Amino acid sequence: MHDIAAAAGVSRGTVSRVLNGGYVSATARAAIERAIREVGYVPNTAARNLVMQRSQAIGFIVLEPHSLFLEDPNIGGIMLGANATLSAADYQMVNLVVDSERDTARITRYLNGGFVDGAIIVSARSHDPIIQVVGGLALPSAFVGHPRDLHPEIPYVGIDNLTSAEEITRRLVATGRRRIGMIAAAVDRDSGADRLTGFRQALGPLFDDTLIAEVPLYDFACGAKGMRTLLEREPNIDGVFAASDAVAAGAIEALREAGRNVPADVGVVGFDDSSWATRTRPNLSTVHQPADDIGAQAADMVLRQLRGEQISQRGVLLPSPIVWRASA
Amino acid sequence: MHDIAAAAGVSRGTVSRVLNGGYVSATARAAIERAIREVGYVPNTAARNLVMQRSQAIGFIVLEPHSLFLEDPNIGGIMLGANATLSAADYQMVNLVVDSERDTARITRYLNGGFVDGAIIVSARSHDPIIQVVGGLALPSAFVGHPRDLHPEIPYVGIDNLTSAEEITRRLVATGRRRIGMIAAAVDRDSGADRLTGFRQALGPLFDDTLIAEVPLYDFACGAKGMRTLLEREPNIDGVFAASDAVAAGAIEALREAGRNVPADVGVVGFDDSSWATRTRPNLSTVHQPADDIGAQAADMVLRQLRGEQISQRGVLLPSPIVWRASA
DNA sequence: GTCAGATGTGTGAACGTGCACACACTAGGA
DNA sequence: TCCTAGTGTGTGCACGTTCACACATCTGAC
Repeated sequence: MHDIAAAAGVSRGTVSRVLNGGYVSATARAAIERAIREVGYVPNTAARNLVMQRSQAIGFIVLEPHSLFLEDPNIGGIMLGANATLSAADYQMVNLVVDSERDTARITRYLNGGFVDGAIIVSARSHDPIIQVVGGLALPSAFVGHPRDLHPEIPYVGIDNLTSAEEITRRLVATGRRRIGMIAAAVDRDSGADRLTGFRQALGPLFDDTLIAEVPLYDFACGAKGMRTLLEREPNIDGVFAASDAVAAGAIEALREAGRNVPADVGVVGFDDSSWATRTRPNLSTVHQPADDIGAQAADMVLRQLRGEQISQRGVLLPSPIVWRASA
Repeated sequence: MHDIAAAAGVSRGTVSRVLNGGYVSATARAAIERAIREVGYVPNTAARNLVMQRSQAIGFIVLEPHSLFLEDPNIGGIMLGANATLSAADYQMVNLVVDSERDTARITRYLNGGFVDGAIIVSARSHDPIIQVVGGLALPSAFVGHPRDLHPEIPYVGIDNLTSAEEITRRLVATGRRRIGMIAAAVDRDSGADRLTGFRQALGPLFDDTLIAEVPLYDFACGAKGMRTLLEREPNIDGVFAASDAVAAGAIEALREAGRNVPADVGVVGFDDSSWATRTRPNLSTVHQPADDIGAQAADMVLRQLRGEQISQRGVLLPSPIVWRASA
């Protein structure tokens, strides 16, 4: 900066003003801009961050096992959406996958160190220690999904899992199925719990507790395992609501192995409308989740807090329409 | 830092020395460490980076469409492996997905701005403009994969795609297949081209040019499309080498639709040994690619250059053994 | 008793920026 | 002529570190 001030025949202060706004004469501005182009000057981030007391980075914290991070196209979509919004605002996204205890310690240190100006938190559960750290630091942040029972001052963006689960279940019932089960994944998270509640409410008197197979993760292997459990408990099962598309894909595989035809013998519906949905045969009927938008809006919420805006609403629920294909 | 120097009754210089090494008496060290704990001091990265003239960040540059980044578990595995090594060395990994022209411009600016001290470059092709930028900047970096015709001074880490493709093709031939085709993906990249060459060499006189279906991407949809093309051209096809596991999964789906049994009618082999391999029925025979290790070693190469070490070897090829399951 | 070397410690400058303040010039009104 | 408000510019300090250098103390050998 000193160099280009000299080249343009002005002082550092004037250069700083053309960069950040303020009174500058047209001639001085022109000379400085020319010098910047000629020298190929780029401002030094470290120096700027130092004096501005910020890092110009936002943490993207995923509270999931590494394996799921790889397997779930939904998380990837949210990440890409958030990244696009953030980089347009000249913020850098920093990925933080929290799996083990060691990760927790490292990330806590990272968060405390002022390495990020804000955070987007995916897949939070009430008891996660990271949540306490973020809350305690009063770091501008946003949840993806909405854990109801903690930190009401942190806004969320997500979809209405409960209502969408109700809707698709009703739609499944409308195809004439009567023995309908659910492979419920991740019920320790709000999304998983809501999908289960929606299913139960939509079924009403048709609901049967023995037709719920609980599995830990939203993945293919859990889906296959859950389906086998269900078939064992009730060979006459004719409908299945899988808690995610990956789970549904696993379920379809298990059904095929058991010699059942989808959708003739058993109707299957999923959730997410991820790339899994068009990968299975038949293609999945599912609930569309606008992953890209969710990521973008979460990023936007953090950016607005950073700009000092007051976030009035507690959270945003994006529309999640049903996409009906051939699996039910 | 000034605060804890005061608390411990020493000067800033001494505190810096306990942090970074140097002559410090045992009593001073003890007092300072106690003060650090009590105050909860964390060094300021911006200030440190400013004086050290570095950013303590490494770019992880993926030259692929966003969609593939989501779908390919291999890239995810490499990323996680690199991230683990980098964060152990207190470097932050910064994800940069280059898809559009706009991305290229933004990332070029980013690289020039000194935001990263090094780069790991995945899926490079000769003509990528990003490669020119990295080469011109003499940024410590490493390729994942080995584009032969450019920047010999940048080391690479990968596997021997050619030899592994030869081996698994020979193994497929040994099961008695005679009309063997290949779904060749991404032949504009070194990995894709090498797998095709290996296939051709292993087949020798059995090789038939009409049994090659070229598809653009290593993904499920391309696999299904390629298999349909192959079946159309040669209904009596009895063996298929798919360029990746995702491609193989798509191929198996297309074969099932066409009423062919795997492996009875058609033997299928893949490449990667990603989570796709145990997701198909039957499970895939494939080439194991140590994604985690590849990422870790690439990160290590960059780290070593940063430490000023001379990288003697031009590149590293990791072992990629065949994993034989049920699909052929 | 002096000197050299090893072992510690304090101080000032520098890294590259933003910001507050002081200052200079101009135009217009009293 | 003087004052004021608006417009433009230069200067010094601060941000929180690292590093080189100067300095202090101690030990042992001559």
